[in-house]
Amino acid sequence: MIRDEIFNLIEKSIKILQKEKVFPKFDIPGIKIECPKERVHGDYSTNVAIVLSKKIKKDPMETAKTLASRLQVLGSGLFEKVEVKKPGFINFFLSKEYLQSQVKEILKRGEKFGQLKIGKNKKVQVEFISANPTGSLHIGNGRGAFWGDSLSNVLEKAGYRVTREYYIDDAKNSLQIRELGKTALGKGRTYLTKDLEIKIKKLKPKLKKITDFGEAGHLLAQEIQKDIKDLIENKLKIKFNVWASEEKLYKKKKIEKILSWLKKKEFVYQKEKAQWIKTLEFGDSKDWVVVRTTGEPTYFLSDIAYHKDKINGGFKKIIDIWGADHQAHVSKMKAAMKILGFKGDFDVLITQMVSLKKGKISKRKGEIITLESLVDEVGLDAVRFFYLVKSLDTQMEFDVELAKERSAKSPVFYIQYANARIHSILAKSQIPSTKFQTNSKWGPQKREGGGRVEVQISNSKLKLLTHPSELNLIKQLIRFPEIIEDTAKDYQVQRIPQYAIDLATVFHQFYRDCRVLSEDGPLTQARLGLILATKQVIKNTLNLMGISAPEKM
RNA sequence: GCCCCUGUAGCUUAACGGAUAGAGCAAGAGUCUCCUAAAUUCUAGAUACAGGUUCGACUCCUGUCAGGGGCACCA
Repeated sequence: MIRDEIFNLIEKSIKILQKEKVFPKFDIPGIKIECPKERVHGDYSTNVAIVLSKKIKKDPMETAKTLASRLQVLGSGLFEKVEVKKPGFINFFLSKEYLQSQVKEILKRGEKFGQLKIGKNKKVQVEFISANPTGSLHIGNGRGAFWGDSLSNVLEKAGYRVTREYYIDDAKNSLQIRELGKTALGKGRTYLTKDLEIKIKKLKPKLKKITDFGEAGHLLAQEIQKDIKDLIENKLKIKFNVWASEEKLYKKKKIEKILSWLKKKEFVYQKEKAQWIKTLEFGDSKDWVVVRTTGEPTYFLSDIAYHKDKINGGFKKIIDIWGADHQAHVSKMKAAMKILGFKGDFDVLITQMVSLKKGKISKRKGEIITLESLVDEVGLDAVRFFYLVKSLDTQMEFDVELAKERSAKSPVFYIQYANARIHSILAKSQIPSTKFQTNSKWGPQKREGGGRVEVQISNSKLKLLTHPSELNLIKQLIRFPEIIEDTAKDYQVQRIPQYAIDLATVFHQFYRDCRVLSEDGPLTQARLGLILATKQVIKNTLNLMGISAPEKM
């Protein structure tokens, strides 16, 4: 990554300047390197000089100039120029040579382009959706679903070992399952929908022999869960590694075990005939009941047992994605994780609510809108994109009409169209497209029979890529690994679709300005190399989001 | 009453404390003898309000106003 290279150069320069006693001794502060919004400010810029000048009590501009002249020398070949601007920014302009060489790098790495090692192969668990097995997934669940899936993809790309996990609240003695059981046995109407009525009818023979609400509810919940699993795997195309069950935690006595451990360590006490956990001492606003007066454990206790299981799984990072209605649960669980002595990262992401902007999607009045009907209506690619493009922290209004649009109006098609254009050029170039897809090796390739033209991209040909639109495209391509790094660190997945749009934009501009197939043989080859690299990065980006890259549109 | 999230252009929204707040839709004006015009170029338009911290604030802090969610021996 160029950003890392610049970082190293800055560090090196500072050390040299300290040795020469131009700078006094100090620890190098956190350096920030970013892509400026304004192109006139360079391809990358840093504020080190401003930060440094405080430490060494010098004019930031002067510090910047001293540093910049050193960087210019050290980074020769990498930069076309290094500039100092106003308050003390140092701006870097990448050299053509460096950019041209990156096309080769991207093609070399192929699908692996963007694969980082910052995760150091550490185990991460991402738990998401975990909807109650009492009905279908609704549009709110979609947020956690696609966000969790894409975040997992990003973390994998960053070099973590990711486990995707779904937790099923199917415990027989939980109140919701008993409520469901009442409904199953015709003694209540909670959760009742037309869909559920059909399921209950199907289960009639089995239900006849059951009198216990918990048993009946569990049976029905299993049926519901089958549908949910089918939907997730086949329609939403999300593959979970683990489907955890609350009921199993009870069966394996894990709830009992954790309770006795908590008691032994005196984290649990008796008050008003119930048992409370001392979450107040660990950062929450109050203590909570873990065993009711009736002697039954609460959901919180089983959740603690569940998280104990996660810790035992050896995860260094545990991420839970919950809906807005679980917001109060965050501080409870964080306190519980401290009680359990978890030393890794525990992050809880809360998804704000989802509503529909407009559209005729609700076919039956009064029923909640299911995620399935939304996918049917809009298509998976568009659904995934629209869920991902918004920050989790804001409430989301799903624009059904825009998402359904198969035209320039929809950003999804805008991105896919860029890919289709590339394929169209490749098709016209008479080179079999499969060759480009499978062959990621660098260098002149053997000629196939039939006298077909082949791409033989060499450094000398890449030097022909000098048009501003070409260089601009390359600059955008090489940002991909940075996007992965940033997103793996701050979980702001909306950066990915945003990047995809930017990438498509610069490609469309390139397409306008530079004709790929021309009489100029070497230039044609160089540009074919560039669009191959672009195709690869678009593909890699879409893969992160789980969106397809059709060849024709 | 307390806690969490959010107030950015007519609409949907973006912006690790950075430079002239970036897109898309909608509105107006251009661009196809040329690899898909499903594209592209230009025009107009925004940080709820009041303070504070900082060389520098949409971003951090305080207060006000507005919207959503949560404050169970439900999950």
